[in-house]
Amino acid sequence: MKDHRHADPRATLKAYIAKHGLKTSRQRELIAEVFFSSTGHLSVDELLERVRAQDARVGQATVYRTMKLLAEIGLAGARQFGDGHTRYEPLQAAEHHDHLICTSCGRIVEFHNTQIEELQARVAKQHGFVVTHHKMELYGMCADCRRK
Amino acid sequence: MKDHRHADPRATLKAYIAKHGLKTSRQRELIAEVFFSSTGHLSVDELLERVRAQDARVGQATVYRTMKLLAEIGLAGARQFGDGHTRYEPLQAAEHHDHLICTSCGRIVEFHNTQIEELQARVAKQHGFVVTHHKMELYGMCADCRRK
DNA sequence: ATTAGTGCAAAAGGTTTGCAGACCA
DNA sequence: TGGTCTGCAAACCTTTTGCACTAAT
Repeated sequence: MKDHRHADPRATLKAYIAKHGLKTSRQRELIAEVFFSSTGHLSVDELLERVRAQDARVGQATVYRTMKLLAEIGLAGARQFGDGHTRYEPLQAAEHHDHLICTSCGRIVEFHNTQIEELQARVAKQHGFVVTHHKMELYGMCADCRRK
Repeated sequence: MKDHRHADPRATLKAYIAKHGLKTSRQRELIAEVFFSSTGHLSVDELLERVRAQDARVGQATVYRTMKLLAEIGLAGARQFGDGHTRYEPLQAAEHHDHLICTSCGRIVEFHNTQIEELQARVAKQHGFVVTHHKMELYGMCADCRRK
């Protein structure tokens, strides 16, 4: 069963393309489809790999351009965890979440905490800010790595 | 009056250098001094500029190498706010803090909130993690920009 | 003396861009 | 048909690295 709390990003993309006089293309649709149906935090290379599994002729630049487009539209969020690769994750399709990152094995766990977000809004307000979005990353060691 | 809640990072650096058979150098001391006496979030180029104001012969690579060393020691923290430049900020000299970033004018405000950190630790524990450090950035609009 | 550090310039690695041709509306 | 999109390769930019030389211990 699909989650319909939010609009289908595919439809949002189509609407944006129509509204801005852009055009759809085989590659763009494939990249978007692979991206939207993925979980997690894909680098461009990882995404390209999955895309090429279905169509080997897709170029790297097209993936970069498509992800930039999706990020502009707000359908993809860029993240930099410090390994030198920009990673993208679907935004609209899922609840907002933050990240727990194991500095030993690199595992990434997502979480979401409403209390923290309330506090964030409060802190921001104290400084005169209205927050539109945030990024929070907790770095540490996961249970598995600690066991060793 | 100086703040002595934490050890002087200059002393920490000296100790590390001695312990690891490294050597001090005019450039390294200058870069560290400029960095430790700065506030905020300096890119390597900004740092280089300030360093060269005092000694024009310092090379860019030396700044990169020195900041990498300081980051290893734990005296500098790397931050990426998405403009393509890694920024460093002094760690030990100040209380830990997070960032409020105005997406309109780029202003960066620091803050610190103990309640949030307690919640972070709790959330991490639920996932089996022990947190060593974290990064939290709140993006939004500051009061000045909202007024316009 | 020995060994680490420096400056320069080249290399590396990720991302962007110019261009000619392909493709969608 | 006209304008957008694509793939390729070159260009770009930040950061890293090799090397010969300088300097600290």
